[in-house]
Amino acid sequence: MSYNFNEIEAKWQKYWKENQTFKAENPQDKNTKKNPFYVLDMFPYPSGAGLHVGHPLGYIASDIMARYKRHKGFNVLHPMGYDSFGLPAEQYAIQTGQHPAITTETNINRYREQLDKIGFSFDWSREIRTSNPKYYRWTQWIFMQLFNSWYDLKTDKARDIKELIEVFENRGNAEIQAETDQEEIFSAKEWRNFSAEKQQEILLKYRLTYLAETEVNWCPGLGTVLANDEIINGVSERGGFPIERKKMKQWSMRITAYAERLLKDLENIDWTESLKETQRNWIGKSEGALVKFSVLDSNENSTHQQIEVFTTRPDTIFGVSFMTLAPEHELVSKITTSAQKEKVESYIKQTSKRSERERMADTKSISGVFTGAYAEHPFTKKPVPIWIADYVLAGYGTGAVMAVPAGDERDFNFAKHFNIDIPAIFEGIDISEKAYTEKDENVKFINSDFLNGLSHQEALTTVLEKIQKNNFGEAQINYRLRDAVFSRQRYWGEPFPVYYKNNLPYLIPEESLPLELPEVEKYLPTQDGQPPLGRAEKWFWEEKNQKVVAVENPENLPQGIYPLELNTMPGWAGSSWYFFRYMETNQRDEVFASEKAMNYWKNVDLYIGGSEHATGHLLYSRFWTKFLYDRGFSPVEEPFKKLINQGMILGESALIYRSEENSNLYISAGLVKDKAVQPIHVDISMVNTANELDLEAFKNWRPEFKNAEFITEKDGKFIVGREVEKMSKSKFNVVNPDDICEEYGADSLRLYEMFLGPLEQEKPWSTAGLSGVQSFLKKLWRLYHKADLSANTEEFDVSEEKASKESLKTLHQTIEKVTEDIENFHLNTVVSNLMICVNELTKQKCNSREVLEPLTILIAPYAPHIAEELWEKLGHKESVSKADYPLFDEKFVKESTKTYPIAFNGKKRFTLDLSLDLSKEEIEEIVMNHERTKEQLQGRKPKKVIVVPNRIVNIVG
RNA sequence: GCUCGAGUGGUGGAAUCGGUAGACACGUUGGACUUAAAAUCCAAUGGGCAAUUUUCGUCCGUGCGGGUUCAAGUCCCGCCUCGAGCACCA
Repeated sequence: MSYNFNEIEAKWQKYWKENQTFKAENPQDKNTKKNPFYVLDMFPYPSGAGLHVGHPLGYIASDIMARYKRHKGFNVLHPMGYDSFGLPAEQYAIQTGQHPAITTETNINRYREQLDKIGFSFDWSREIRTSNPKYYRWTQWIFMQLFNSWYDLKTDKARDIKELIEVFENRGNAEIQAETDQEEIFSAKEWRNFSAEKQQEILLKYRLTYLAETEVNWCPGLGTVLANDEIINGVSERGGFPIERKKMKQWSMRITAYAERLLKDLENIDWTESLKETQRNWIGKSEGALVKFSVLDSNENSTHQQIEVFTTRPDTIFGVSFMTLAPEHELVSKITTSAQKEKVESYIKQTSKRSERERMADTKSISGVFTGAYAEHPFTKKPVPIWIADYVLAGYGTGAVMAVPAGDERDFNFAKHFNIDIPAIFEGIDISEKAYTEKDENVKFINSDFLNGLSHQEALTTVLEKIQKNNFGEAQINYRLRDAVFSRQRYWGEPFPVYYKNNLPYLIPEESLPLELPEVEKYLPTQDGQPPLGRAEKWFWEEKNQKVVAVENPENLPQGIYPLELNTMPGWAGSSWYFFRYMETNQRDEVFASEKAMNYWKNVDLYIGGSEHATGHLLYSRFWTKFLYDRGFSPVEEPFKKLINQGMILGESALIYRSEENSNLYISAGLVKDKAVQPIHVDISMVNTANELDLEAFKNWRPEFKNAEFITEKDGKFIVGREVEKMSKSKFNVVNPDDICEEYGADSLRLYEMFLGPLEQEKPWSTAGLSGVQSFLKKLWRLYHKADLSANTEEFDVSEEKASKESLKTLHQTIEKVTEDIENFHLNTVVSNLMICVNELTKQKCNSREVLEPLTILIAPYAPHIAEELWEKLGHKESVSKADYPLFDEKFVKESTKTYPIAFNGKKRFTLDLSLDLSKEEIEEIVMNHERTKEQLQGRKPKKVIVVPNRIVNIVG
């Protein structure tokens, strides 16, 4: 019997399933003494296309870590689930009328089948699906907690809203420092006299999730609102539809309250620098000052308005020669003089028509209008003209800037364009051509009153002091991060546990969770533009009996029955906390994850997934975890201790070249040269590893190729061109893991995907390279078997005799290297070292159990099926995954010799074989007494001798 | 424009503490076995020169130009190219 991977893999996948081999132990059930290790993959959205070979890359890496840690004696939590709410299932439902739940179920089953074939060690007893009511009841529950919380800036954490109400009742809101939109101050007495509705309105401004009329990114193509991270270059990430700004009443998450903590805590987690940088950019902290400018009252307007500006360079305040407001700024209409009114209004109209995208694309042209109004410079008291211009964004800072043409490029260009003053404020800097934006400490200020002669840092401190002392403003920190819009006009998402009474939102009671998605007859928005849930008949709340009821005529609601929220939650709701749910083994309804389990598992030790979630899922998860921590529901403040982004596996497309002169003529790649041709993608399954196209298969592929003619190479072969690009159906370059498992085996696939290169890196898939890892597995198999040539079979043949010292050395060196590489996450070099080991043992004709048993364990994380089979043949009753990882034996490794290069002044002259056992001094002695050394030195004395252990002896003379 | 990565044979990539490049694999070439093929095994494989009087010859080589060091793919300075993130953010 030779290495029959198909049979072996099916056998062990069945065994693992039946024996629940990879079930994690629970702290509450067993009081396990093992240390916990939590390895997690980003759970997939089960799309209809199924998996291609790129998808399992991260799963293979995490599976290797999970299996390795099990050998190391850890209690490993390695779960898997599905992020099963989402747009594609809904769009399919709109087209076909099929319920998204059915599509989702089908896709999940397909995914599971594909995943099983690769032999992952997931604990499937903990599987979760975000679209399952048993799961999303807790997503709704977390929403409720957010609704019932406010952010206290004094203690810098989220607190129960009840505590806020208590303060309001006793002392009003004057002393409260909170993240809020509430500006007016009220006393305790006033609060108590407010109507219940008014109180609710005020509380909504403090809640961590709140309802607000906000300008949102409306995507007409998708019929929904999108969060900032779902927009790339002004179009929707999904589908590439244009985005419009639109005012809508939406749920928002007050993530801005956590901006500073999200930024600061990046220092404490083991993520890649680039990913941290992405999040830092996204949070976009900038330190500066808020400065107030009074608007000078003209005869017609005497309203004593103030304009607040945010600036990072208050030190340049004496260079201000004008101010600019965003066209949307609320003061614009109030301050514009009648003479300028017409111009200003037409400019506002013109800019509002331009879409976000146009505005972004067109950063070159300078436009703006003078309002006719002037503000007073806080220090010089001189009048400063106020302009409006669309280079100032309403959404950032205060939507107004103090323009310093000498120190800011845009202000400079604007001033040049409209012939506004450019006061010089930097000593010795020529500002006739461009602004000076650097912060050189050697450049002193001039024409700046009390800042004259100071450098940037000195001026900054001085001016901030003065601004605060004179009450002109205050130091302020601004973030680019916006509150996250949490409403989607969709069907296939979590319903909000919210109903509306007098247009104010109220939570349904916790006992009524889950609030399940109602049935609708169609998944499209309603005629009057309401979300799909507006079609549901049974979607009203009966307050008295606390239950969902159907209403026939929504126009005329009976007493005590209220409409439920029609929006659903966005895709990131369910994925922002799922890592906690896996900890709760029995998926009980009473708790989202038990305290004991959470305290035991803590946070995810290793999280693997794509970097495309950097500003979405990975930020929101951190936000929710911090919130849950604040409210005492989570023992940890960060969800993912270590995070690794796996790179994409690219496909290798095949291209054939069609002659432009004769559209039925195809030219082999080697003969194209400078002929006029058009490249066409062809299915890679018709091309062999030598890039040769199967002409018959091609002719039968599509009717239009039926009578194709070919110009072939001299040997009659037709060669295709190759290009490396993303795997996609339209490029016919998708490689299916099922096919690879069938042809080469799952173990080969696993080894190969790791061997391909560093996990984090983008790399092209090449099926040709698989033969290398497959022949490694065959060699491994042969190490344990004796071939019977006459019968053409192989017989298990492992000797009970002691292994040779040489073989033990090979083994222990390999253990050392492999262990170190796995610990440092160099999963690709592990494969190389295993290959070297097997090659050497083959040469040494080693078949001793003493060596082969530990070797089997070493290989098990990478190639679990063959390892199980060999482990069983070695006479073990239990799975190899229960075996202890072998320890490396220093003794054997030390005894081995090493070739030392002997160098003179850094130049290699000869080499010596020396034992690793020797000390530095001993090596030095041997080398100095060696003939060749004396020959080189010719009687001279060397200055020094450098012995680098295990590496080199360098004689400096 | 700012920020963060990366650049090594024909190819994927090793070298992760500065230690004397190219591990491992693919591909290619040659050989063994075979009637043949597949499979398997062995050998060669960065470039040049020298040479087959012998294997431990020699020079050049890690994007480019400098520097530090006995020693640089690795550290420092200045560029070039590619990728990613942010981007009219005041």
